[in-house]
Amino acid sequence: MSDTATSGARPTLAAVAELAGVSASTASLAFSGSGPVSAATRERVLAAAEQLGYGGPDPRAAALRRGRSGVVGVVMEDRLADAFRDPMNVAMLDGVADEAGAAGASLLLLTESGGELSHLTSAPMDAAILVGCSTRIDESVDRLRLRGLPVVAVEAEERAGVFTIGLDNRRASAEGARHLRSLGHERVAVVALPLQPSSGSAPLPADWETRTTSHTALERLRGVRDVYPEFDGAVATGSTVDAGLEAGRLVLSLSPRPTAVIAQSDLLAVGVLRAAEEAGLSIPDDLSVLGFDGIRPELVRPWDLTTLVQPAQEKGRAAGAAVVRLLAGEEPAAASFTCQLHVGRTTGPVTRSLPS
Amino acid sequence: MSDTATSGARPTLAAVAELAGVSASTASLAFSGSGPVSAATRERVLAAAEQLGYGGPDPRAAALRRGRSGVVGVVMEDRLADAFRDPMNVAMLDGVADEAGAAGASLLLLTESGGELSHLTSAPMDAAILVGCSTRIDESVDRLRLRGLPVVAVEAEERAGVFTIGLDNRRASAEGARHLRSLGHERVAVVALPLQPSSGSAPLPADWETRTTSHTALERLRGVRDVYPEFDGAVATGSTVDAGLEAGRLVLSLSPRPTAVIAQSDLLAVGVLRAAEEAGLSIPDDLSVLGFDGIRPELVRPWDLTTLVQPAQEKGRAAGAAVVRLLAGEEPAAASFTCQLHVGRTTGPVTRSLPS
DNA sequence: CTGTTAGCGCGTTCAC
DNA sequence: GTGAACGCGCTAACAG
Repeated sequence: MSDTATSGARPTLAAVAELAGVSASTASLAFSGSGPVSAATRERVLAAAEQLGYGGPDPRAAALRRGRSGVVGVVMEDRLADAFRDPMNVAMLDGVADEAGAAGASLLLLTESGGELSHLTSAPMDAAILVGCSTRIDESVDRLRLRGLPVVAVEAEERAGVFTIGLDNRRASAEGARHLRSLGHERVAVVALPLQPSSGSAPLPADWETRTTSHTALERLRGVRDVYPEFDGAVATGSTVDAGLEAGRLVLSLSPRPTAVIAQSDLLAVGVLRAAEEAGLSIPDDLSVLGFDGIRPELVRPWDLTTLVQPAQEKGRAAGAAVVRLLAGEEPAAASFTCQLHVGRTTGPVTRSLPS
Repeated sequence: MSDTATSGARPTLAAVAELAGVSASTASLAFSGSGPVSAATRERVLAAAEQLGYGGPDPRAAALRRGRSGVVGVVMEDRLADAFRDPMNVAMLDGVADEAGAAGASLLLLTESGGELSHLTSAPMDAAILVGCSTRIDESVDRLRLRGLPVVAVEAEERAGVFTIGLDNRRASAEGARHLRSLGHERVAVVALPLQPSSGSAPLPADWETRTTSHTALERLRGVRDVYPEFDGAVATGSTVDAGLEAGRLVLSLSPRPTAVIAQSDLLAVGVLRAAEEAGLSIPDDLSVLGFDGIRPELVRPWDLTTLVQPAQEKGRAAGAAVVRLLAGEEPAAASFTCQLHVGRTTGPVTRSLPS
């Protein structure tokens, strides 16, 4: 089947132009439509192209010549499967695709898994968006900036040379924590997102602040600490229900058992709710559970999860728009988003009838 | 912040070579590592590069010269958000990324939404994978083939010039239908995936066979007809729980009410289960529900859905591997996958105690 | 409206 | 192990 594809000599613009009896530049204009070409000439060029089986200008050559490839790289830290499993990432990507797509760009999916930065250097793209950033993005950023590419980072520490899309992770987490405190909770535990690229399921280490490279996880932890100077917790292996279940078991086996669990994502929260169910705890009487993200309710059914709703798609749109602006040589407007506390039915006042 | 990125003249390989006191070709070899260069020379070149702030060879130029950009296009029909919402697509993409990524390729996300084929012609890529194909892919395929790009299609009709990854949709659907018939069901209704790119929620038209452009939907419908020559149904607006709920309400309001519903995806099946719940029906006594796909159980909780489990990730791997082979000029091994019936607890024998 | 003239930045022959 | 030359396929100026 690959005959046509493999067959050596594809026709070139020059060949088409010759057959049509026009110059190469005229033929080029006939295809790009970006210049004044008479209808008759265009016809002739197109006819010649069809006759020769010419499929239009080679994008690679056009990219070189124009200095633009129309491609925006989206760099994720995880494997793609992990990234896609989180509805937040998907919503964000969708926002990016919306904005960038409208501007005629396509998205190139890249991962920096395992320190493999080679793709960042060799992939043809005009700009890059870093998502799910760690605080150790410096190396990636350096590579990209060295190539002269505009870089947009979502939820990252402010950094020179990078346009950052912010989210008030710390403030929002603190707000959630205050909600729990106002309900009388004293012993809260956190189920955290991975602190580092590939950390295993484990109790939250005391020195989390210095050991966390995930900006998002770190800020959310700080937010909790702003309200509860002391808290226990566990670290999950990813933002999945299973990871939440595992970590949930961990925190529920602490003694004294916490009366509330702050999960750093809704997926994790669902896992915690499952763990609670396993342990025969009733929600919210025996245990309050707080999530983060605000994923679609159908996924957290049958619960009505108390959570911090973040505008994920808007974040993506902002990132996409920022890239478009940067590519146009303009300075994008600063963009920072805020989360909103949704009080559902998984948090309630602390009760006294606790078994040990 | 965009100073560095925007600042006009980026250093070129030639400049680096000059500073290092070597020829451009030597400098090129020093970077690509694909030729004999003495360690000392390489050092000098790298030092010069660092001094000049040179970020390595420009991928666009390299792509033109080599005739390869290292990019594989993944073409989806929907908006990205819709595509990502279905775990099957995600699993498949993951498989593709695995194989293609291992071969050093990155994935370029493309959509052919709204007949916008322009991206297919202008995106720099070495090959394309078509997923979620309609029977109307001919136009897209033609464009791609004209460019000389190898094309792999997942679950599409066999077509010259396209390497197809198959799935036994028809046989599997028939197997599921037979399962229902063996349980005594006579009146079954289908909740179908969209028959065409943007069809609304509606009763299944009698002439579905001629009006369906989605290859997958069509084959699955045929499989059902192989067992139940007559059946009713509804068409959903997408592969989502909400769409399933809506379509589910439709089929449950048919009279006489079907005793079993065959959903064309698990997400749709979950929607149908919700609709059944709404209607106060108990599963599987009042209604049997059959899904398709075999998404992770946690998503169909608390039910144990009877469904046809398909090897989505394997499909993706096969597609990725096929692309890699085609790019290497080899003929890929034919790849066709089969689904397996998982009998859960959402299907059961038909009972006589049916209210109208 | 159309043709001419130059490259875009690099990888690859070849010789030496 | 290294250098010289050439051209990948196209497009942006300008001139006519």
